[in-house]
Formats: sequence, structure tokens, C-alpha cells
Amino acid sequence: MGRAPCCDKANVKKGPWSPEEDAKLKEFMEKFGTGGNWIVLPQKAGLKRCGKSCRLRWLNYLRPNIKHGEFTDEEDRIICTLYASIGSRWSVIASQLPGRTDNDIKNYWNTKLKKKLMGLINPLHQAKFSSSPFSASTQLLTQPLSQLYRDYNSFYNQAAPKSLSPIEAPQNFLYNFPLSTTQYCSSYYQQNQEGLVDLQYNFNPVKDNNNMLIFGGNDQASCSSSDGSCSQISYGNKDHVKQEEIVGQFQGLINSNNGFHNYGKNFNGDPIMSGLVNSQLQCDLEEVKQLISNGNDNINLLFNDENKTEKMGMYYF
DNA sequence: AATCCCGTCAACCGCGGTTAT
DNA sequence: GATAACCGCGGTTGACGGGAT
Repeated sequence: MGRAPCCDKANVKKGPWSPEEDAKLKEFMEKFGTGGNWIVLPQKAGLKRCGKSCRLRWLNYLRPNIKHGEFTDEEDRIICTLYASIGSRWSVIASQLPGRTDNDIKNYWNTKLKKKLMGLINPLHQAKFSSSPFSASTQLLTQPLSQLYRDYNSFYNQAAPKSLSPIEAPQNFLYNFPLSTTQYCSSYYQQNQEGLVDLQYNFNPVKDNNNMLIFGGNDQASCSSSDGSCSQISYGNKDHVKQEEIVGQFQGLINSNNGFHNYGKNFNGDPIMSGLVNSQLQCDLEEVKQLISNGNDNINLLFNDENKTEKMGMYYF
């Protein structure tokens, strides 16, 4: 024998909530809280609703400190970064955005943010940067990372030096990418004496023991969740690094996404980049995700100012 | 003015893990 | 231990409003 049914399914109201229902629920919650049981709440509060419906209404709309309205650029950046790292775990993403609900973020992603990103990387825009050595074609690249770095600087120093402001990103940044549910790959980037970017990488069969994703160095930002079940996410120190360093990171990330197993060094000892860089950009969701993932923390480049499209083209090739 | 189309978002549905009986 | 509800989550739906035709 199990429990008694939670409610009389035939006698509960469905559909949009009326202001009167909202008022009842809000008043009850403010006086008594859930009491740890959503199922009996509607009865006590005098609502002809299923407890599940009450819970949703409260969490997504009525509870205090809910933020409605436009998402900020910073919020955009966080959503993109986390989506690239952990996928559609909206509750975890929501835990990083105080006042935002998972439902809100999910809707925002599906209706706006995803399209925004796809629009930014459309072929027309690609054409604008077709002279970039990084957007030339869909091809297999096997160049030393340092050469890519030089090419990139050479190109963009001529093309648009003024629009590239210093980029905020952690230095010596440790990225963790999910390989599977039990395996993560870490890629580690540093600037060497010549100002070029070396790449170190290793495979960690140790996903987080505590469901923790680590995005950076030593400093951590705390995380809390409305339901107490949050996965923890910490960010590293936010040293400023120069554009050149970002380039190195970015190259490495592309490589990461095109197959970790191909990672390696050439005969000269230079890290090589191997894998397809797709300039056709037929953007389905997975590809948007991949593109975000390529930029990873550098996604903040997209949300810096009015010239978002301009910057997108520069950094996504 | 009527209709269609599309974007938005609140709410529902169903699943998987957990918990009470 | 078995059963069935609870709970939280992510995917999907459908009502609504505004713009286009």
C-alpha cells in the first residue's frame, strides 16, 4: 500500500492563475510557508489547485525577489558559458543568477538567446570576415598553435586594432570540459617568455566528486540554490589578460571540441591544431552549443558593448 | 477590418530519483 | 521489499498579443 492520492484530479483547476488565486497563495505562503508539504497546501490555503501547480506558481512568479524583464549582458554571458559547459541544466544555471528561475532562463534561451547567437554567426557575417586566415574555409587545420597565434595577431592588428579592447578573463585558466559523465578534460594555457601561448593538457578521469565544476583558479564565488540542491560552480580569479592570450585559449578550445584524442604536438614540439573548423555554420542547436563552448569564458566578448556582432565575427571563425 | 503568422512565456506533462506507508 | 505518492527537473504546449499580409 502506498500513500493516499495528493489531490482529486477531476476537481482541480488548471490554466492561468487569477489575481485572486495569486493573492491567496501569496498570503498563505507569507504567513505559513509550505510547511514542507506542497500537497496539502492548496487545501489549507483555500485553493482549488494541485500542489504541484501551486509550487510552480510560487517558485516561478510569486516568491519574493523574482527578477522579471530584460536579461543583462552579464547574465547572457553566464548563461552561455554555463550552457556550453553543462548543457540544459537550467536549475543549475538559475542558481548562478539570483532572482531568475530555471523556467525563465529556459524560455529566454529558447526564444531569444539561442537565436541571437545563431544570428551572429550567420554566413553573411562570415563573409564580412572572409579574409581572415581563420575563416577561410572548411578544412583540416594542422598548424602549430604559435603560428596560428601569429597569423591571428598579424591579421587583426591590421584589421581592427581599436575595436579590440583588453579582455577580462582569468589568466592561466583551467577549463574543464565534459567528455562523458565520468570523465573531464582539462586544458591549461599559459603565456611563455616570447609572448606566445603554450598549451598544456591532460585528461582527468575524475569528474567532480561533489558535483562541482571548476572554471578557474583559486578564488571561488559561492553559489546557493533556492532548493538547496544546487551543484556548485566556482569561478577563478579574474585577472586581466591581453587579447593575445585569449587567442591561444581559443585555439585550444577549438581543438578540444574537435576531438580530444587528436590533441598533440607536431615534430617540432609545437602543439598542433587538428580538426574541422566549420565556416559553413549550419547552426543547429548542437552547433551553437559547440560554438559557445569554443569561446567558453571568452563569451563575454559577445556582450561587451553595442558592437556585439562585430566582435562575434572577430572571435568566431 | 479580417485573418494569418510568429514570438513570447506561463503552465502543464512526464520522467527519474526519493520517500512514506 | 513492494508500492505508490512526492518532488524537482527539463521538455513541450497553448494562450495571447503584436505585426504582417
